[in-house]
Amino acid sequence: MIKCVKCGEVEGIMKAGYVRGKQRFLCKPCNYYFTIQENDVSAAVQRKRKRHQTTIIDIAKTLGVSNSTVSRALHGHTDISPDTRQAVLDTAALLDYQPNQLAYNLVKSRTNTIGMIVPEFHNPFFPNVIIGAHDVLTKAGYNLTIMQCNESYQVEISNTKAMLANRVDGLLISLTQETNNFDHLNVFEKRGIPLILFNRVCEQIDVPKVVVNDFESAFMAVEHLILNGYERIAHLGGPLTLLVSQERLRGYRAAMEKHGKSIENHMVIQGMLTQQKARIYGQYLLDLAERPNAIFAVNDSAAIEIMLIAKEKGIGIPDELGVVGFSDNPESAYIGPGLTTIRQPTLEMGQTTAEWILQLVDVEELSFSGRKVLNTELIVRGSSMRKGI
Amino acid sequence: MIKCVKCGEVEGIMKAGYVRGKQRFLCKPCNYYFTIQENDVSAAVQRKRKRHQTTIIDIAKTLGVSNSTVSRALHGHTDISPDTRQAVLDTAALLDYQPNQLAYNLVKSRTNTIGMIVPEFHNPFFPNVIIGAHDVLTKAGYNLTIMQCNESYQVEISNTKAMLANRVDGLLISLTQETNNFDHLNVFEKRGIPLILFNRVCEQIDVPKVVVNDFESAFMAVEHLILNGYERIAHLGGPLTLLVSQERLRGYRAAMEKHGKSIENHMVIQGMLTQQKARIYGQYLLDLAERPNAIFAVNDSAAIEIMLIAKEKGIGIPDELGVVGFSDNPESAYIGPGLTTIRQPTLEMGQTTAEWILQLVDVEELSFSGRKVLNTELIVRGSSMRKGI
DNA sequence: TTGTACGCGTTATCAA
DNA sequence: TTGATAACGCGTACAA
Repeated sequence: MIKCVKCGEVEGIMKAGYVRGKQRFLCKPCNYYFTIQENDVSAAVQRKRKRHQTTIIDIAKTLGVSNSTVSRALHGHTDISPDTRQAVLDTAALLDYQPNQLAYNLVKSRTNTIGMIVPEFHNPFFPNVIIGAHDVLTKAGYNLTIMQCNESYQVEISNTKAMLANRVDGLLISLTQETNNFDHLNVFEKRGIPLILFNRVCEQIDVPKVVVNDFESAFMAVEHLILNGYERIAHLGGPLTLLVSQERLRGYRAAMEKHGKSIENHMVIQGMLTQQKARIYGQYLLDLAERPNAIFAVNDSAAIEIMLIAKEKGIGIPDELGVVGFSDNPESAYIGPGLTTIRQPTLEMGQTTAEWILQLVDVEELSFSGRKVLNTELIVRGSSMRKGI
Repeated sequence: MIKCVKCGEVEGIMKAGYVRGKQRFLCKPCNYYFTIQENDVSAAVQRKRKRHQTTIIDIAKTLGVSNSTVSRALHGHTDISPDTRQAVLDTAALLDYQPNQLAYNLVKSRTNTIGMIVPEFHNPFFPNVIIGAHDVLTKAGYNLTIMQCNESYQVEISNTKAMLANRVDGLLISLTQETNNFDHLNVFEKRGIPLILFNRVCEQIDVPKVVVNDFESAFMAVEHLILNGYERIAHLGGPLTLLVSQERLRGYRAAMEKHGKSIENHMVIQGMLTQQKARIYGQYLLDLAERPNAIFAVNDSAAIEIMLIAKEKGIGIPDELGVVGFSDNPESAYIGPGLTTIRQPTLEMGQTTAEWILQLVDVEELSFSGRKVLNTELIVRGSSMRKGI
C-alpha cells in the first residue's frame, strides 16, 4: 500500500527510522529514502480500519465494575451476584460485544481448533473425509479448519507453517504426491502438537495413522479379475512416492503370483495420473501388440479414462477388456456397463481420525501411536463381469 | 476433565472461589462444593502441556539484546546492523523459533485470513469453488479457512460466530437451505468486516454477490427441451427459500410461457431434494395418469434419480422422457444416454469471489456492492435428444 | 542503531 | 463478591 515516490514500486518498501516525527521509508529496489506527504499519510491512516471493537473493558467502564468481574460474568462462573451478572450480560448485548477469540487463545495458548490438510480437492474422497471429521469435531465443541495443497509439497509446507503459527490444537494431514521429506511434520512432535496421518501416510514418522487396507483391497480386486477369467492383467498405478500406490502394487503382484499369472514389466505403469497421463498410459496399454485383457487402475478417474479409450477403439467391455478401479467415485456407478471398484469408508476415516485427535488433545496421551486399518468393499459392476464363464 | 467428587458429573462444573489457596469448584447438577485432592491436582497440572515455546524474548536474552531489536531483525526492517540481524536470524533458527501468529494478529488486529463458509460438501460444486478461491488467495499471501454447515442454519450461525471470533479479514459465504434470517450476517457490516455472498445469496442484505444467471440458464434448459419436441414439461425444483430455486423456477415458467405451453400445477414440485425426496417426487411424476414427457430438475442428483426411476419403469430416455439437470456433476457425462445439463463456472466463481474480497480487504472500499453474474453453458447430451425430429 | 515501555483483549491469581 | 495486576507474545512510537 506504500508506494515509492520515485519508482512507484510497492513491493520492497521498508520502514527506515523517523525524520521530524514522520515515518521514513526505504525503497529497496531503487534504494531511495523518502517520507510520505501529508495527503498520502492521511489516506494511509484512514485505510487503517480503526473501528473500535467493544471489549470487556468497555462493558466494565459503562457499568463501573472491573474487567475481571465482567470476564467472570461472561463465563458463567459462580461467585458473582446475579444482579451484576445480569447487568453485564445486558450491557454486553447492548454494546454488541463479541469476544475476541484471538486474545482468549493467546492467554490460554489453546485454540479449540483442529487443523486438517488435504492434498487435493478434485476427487470427492477428501471432501467426504472432511464431512466425517467435521461431524465428530463440532459435536465435541471443536472447530475444523481445512487447507488444501493442490498436490504441491511447497504449499504443504506453507500450510503446516500456517497451522503452526495459528496454534491449532491438533493436526490431521494427508500427504502430497510430492512429499518425501518430513521435517515439517517433525516440528509438531517437538512442539507437542498432536498429529495424525490419514490415507496418504508415510512410515518415516511415528504418529497415529488411519488408512485403508490397500494391499488387501488391491489383492481382492485383481483376484476378482482372475476369477472372472482374465489372464493378462495390467496395472495402472499411482506414483510410488505414495505408500498407497506401493501397497496397491504389492496387492496386484501378490494376487497375480498366487494364481500363477506372469507379470510383464511393460504392463505395470506407475505415475502421477492426471487425466492426460491416464490417457497416454491407457492408450499405450491398449495399443500393445499383445494387449492386456484386463486393467486394474489405482483410481476410478484413471479406470474411467481407460473405459473411454476402449470405447473409442471399439474394444468391448467387459468381454474384451476387464476394468477395475479404486474409490467408487459417483460416476463409476453410471459409466458404461458400470465400473467395478473398491469402495473406501471415507466418512469412517474422517470420524476415527477426528476421534483419535480428540483423545490426543484431551488426554495428553502422546505416547499412543496406533494404526487403524479400515476395510474396503469390492463393488462389482459390469466392467469386470465377462459373459459366458 | 474436572469431575464432581460426589456425582461424578463432568459437565456442569464451575469454578467457585478459592479455599486455602486451592481452587474450589461447584458441581451445578448436584449443587455440591468441593476442592480437588492433591493427586488430582498434580494430574490436572500435568495435563497442562506446559511446553515452553521459544519467543522473541528468548532470542533477545540469549543474544543480550532487546526484544524490539529481535522483532526488527525478524521483519527485515532496515535500521539494524547486518551483524546483529544475522545473529538474531541464526539464534532464531537455533532455538527453532516459530512466530506466534496469535500474538501477531492480536497486536495487528488483522489475521491475513479469509474465511469461507459453504452449506454442504456432498456435491462437487463447492469444493471446486474452493479450489478457485484458494488459488487466488494464496497467490495474494492470504490463508483460506473453510467451514461447512451441513445445510444447517444453526451450524451456519455458529460458524459465522467462529469466523468473527477468529477475526478473519473477510468472509465469503454461501447460504444454507434453511437460512431465512440474516442477523448473523449484518454483524459483519457493523464490524467493518468485508462480506461477499456467492451462489446461494439473498437480497435482504446489501453486499457484493457473485452468482450465475440462474434465470437464463433455466430458460435455456427448458427452451432446449421444447425445441426438441417435448410438450408436457415438469419441473422438479429446490426449496423456494433459496434464490437459485426461485430463479430457476422463473426461468422454467418464462420458457414455457414464451412457447405457449401450459403449466400444470401438479407438475411443478419444489422442495429440499435429498435423494429420498427426489425419488418420491420423481415416482409421483412418472406415475401420473398423464405423465410429463420431460422433466427439468434443479440439480443433477435429482435428474439422475429420475433417470434411474425411468429405467426401472421401462420408460425410454430420451424418446418417452426428456431430462435436463443442473450443474454438470461428473457422473452426468456417463449415466444412461448422458444427462443434458447446465455447466456452472465453479472455478471462475471462486476466483472472482476471492478477487473481490481482496479488493475490499485491501482497498477499504466498503461502499462497493456490485453483483457479478457468471454465465453458464448448456451441455447437450443424450437425455434430451429425442430421435426422429 | 538500539532499548524502554506501552498496547492489543483476555484470563487467572491473589488480596481485599 | 469484587478489584488490581500480572501474564500471554508481539509490534512499535519514542527516547537514548
